[in-house]
Amino acid sequence: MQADPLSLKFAALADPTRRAILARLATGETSVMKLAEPFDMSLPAVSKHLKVLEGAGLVTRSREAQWRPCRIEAAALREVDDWLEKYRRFWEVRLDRLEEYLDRLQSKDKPKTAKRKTSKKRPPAKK
Amino acid sequence: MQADPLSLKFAALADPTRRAILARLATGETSVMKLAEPFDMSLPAVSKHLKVLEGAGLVTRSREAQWRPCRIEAAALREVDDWLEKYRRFWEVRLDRLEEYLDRLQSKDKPKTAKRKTSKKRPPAKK
DNA sequence: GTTGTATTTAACCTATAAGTTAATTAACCA
DNA sequence: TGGTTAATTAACTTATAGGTTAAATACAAC
Repeated sequence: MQADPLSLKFAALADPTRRAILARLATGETSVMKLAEPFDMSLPAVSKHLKVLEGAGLVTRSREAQWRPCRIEAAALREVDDWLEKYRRFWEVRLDRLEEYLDRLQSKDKPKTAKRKTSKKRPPAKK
Repeated sequence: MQADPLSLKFAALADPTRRAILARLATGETSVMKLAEPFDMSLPAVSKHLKVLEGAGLVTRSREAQWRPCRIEAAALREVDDWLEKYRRFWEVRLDRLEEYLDRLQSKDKPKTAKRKTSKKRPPAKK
């Protein structure tokens, strides 16, 4: 595996089991056993996945008796988001054009379509 | 490698050479030779990287005489962005809190200390 | 100290990622 | 036709990802 942090993150995210673990952790801290439960694989396998996530900075672990509760470090995903930022224009521009197009349609067409879905484009960084 | 499209994308992005190729392609279509130029690796190696990117839907190729110009398909990154969306609140919320905290510091503290390093650990024991 | 529970480490297997060099395909050029 | 350029395919090597089972560690409870 590559040494650079961004590659480590992308690689960690390239496995569906690990993404499922993150999704689970997004709902709160939990133990390795609990995390492993939904998967059809051994405990050591899950332990390894956690180690990969930890190595990428996406998960941290604490101690509590014989448990090692895992916590998501989702803020580490910001680096991924920042990388994406450079490419976002490629699809957002297109989306804007689509919106313009839809707006045009709407203004000269039947008002019936008034409830169209709004774009998910992110709001500008706050403040 | 996994079969699911999202895993394919993350895996494709987990390599610095491939990210560099994408960065290059973001400036415009170009040939395999031109793409390979900056790298200290054989042409077949670059060709393989392109195949991985193509398999992930991030690059497409056309034909033009003996060249096969590569084009970025950055819109495919939208799937990655959508996945990130579910976790964005984790760091955006924290950022908001940090901002609040800094605002509080600034309004009730001497402005002189404005530049001191702030601990991200936890907000102010109320004093 | 012994037993039970949670988790990791060790040793191993198999598949595949990432690179190499050499051969092949495909198109252009003279 | 044969030569040159661009790119891919083939065959191979090496390292590592991702899984296994069995043994070891860490702590709790008795």
